Amino acid sequence: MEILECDAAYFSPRDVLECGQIFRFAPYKEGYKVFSADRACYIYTRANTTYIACDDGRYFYDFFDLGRDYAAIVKKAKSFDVPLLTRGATLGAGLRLLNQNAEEMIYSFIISQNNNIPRIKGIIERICAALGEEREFMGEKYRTFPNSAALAAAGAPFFKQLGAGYRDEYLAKTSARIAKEGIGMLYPLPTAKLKKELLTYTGIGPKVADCISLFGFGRRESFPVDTWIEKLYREDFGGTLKDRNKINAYFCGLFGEDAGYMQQYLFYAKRENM
DNA sequence: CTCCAGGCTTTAG
DNA sequence: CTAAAGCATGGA
Repeated sequence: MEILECDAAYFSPRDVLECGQIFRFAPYKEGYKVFSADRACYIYTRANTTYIACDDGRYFYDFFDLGRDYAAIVKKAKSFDVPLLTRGATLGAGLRLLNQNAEEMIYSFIISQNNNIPRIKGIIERICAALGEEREFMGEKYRTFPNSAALAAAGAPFFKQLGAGYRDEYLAKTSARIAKEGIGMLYPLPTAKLKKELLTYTGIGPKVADCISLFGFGRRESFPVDTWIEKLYREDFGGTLKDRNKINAYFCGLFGEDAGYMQQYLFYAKRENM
């Protein structure tokens, strides 16, 4: 077992996990167990340090974005002098953007459309329980996120029966395509082309493509526009545009290469008062 | 009962 | 091209 460390001021397990970028985690002892693809780790905070206990330090160093200077990102967020963003970067300084498995992001965010987080988590959990491979971590069994071949073999009725609703066909079609083609050709694409290509998969629209790009391909210039962003765009930026693609272009132009981080702070701040 | 959730596809104009 | 209807499900 390896232990990685990070300044807790810039790594709050609760904030990182509950901000909607990841759906597979569970409270455990002093913190959480976190699952990604076929791996697991245990994260917890003691005093001023957040610890990551895992069997594969290299994987989780990248996964938790530990090479990134978050003090600089928080500082940049505050420099825009937008009250909501400053508030998000202050209260949510412990946020981090994860570098997750691309295929897991594709299926997870197809499920996320027009859906709520507790239900999204439940659907993904049932998919893993039924199709994932059994593994063990810290004396407890868990299941991996299934590969595309296993998902494709399950088919639409399986997803429907799990409660995926009308997204059943999206999952079936996209997993069949990826099982056949793979997604290796996507990694080298520049971000604009990556998004364009992701839009050709059934069930992936602009918002889902941006989430996959941001969380699954490490493209920090991506800025997903969902109902919350649309709301804060109107209420906190005085925006009047209705088209989500145009709202996306507005924020990308405003924030540039770190748009994804700003999006997380804004999303965090807006959801705080629910 | 209606409304909404980290929207997308299909169809109509 | 843009606008709106339809879509499963479960909780508030």
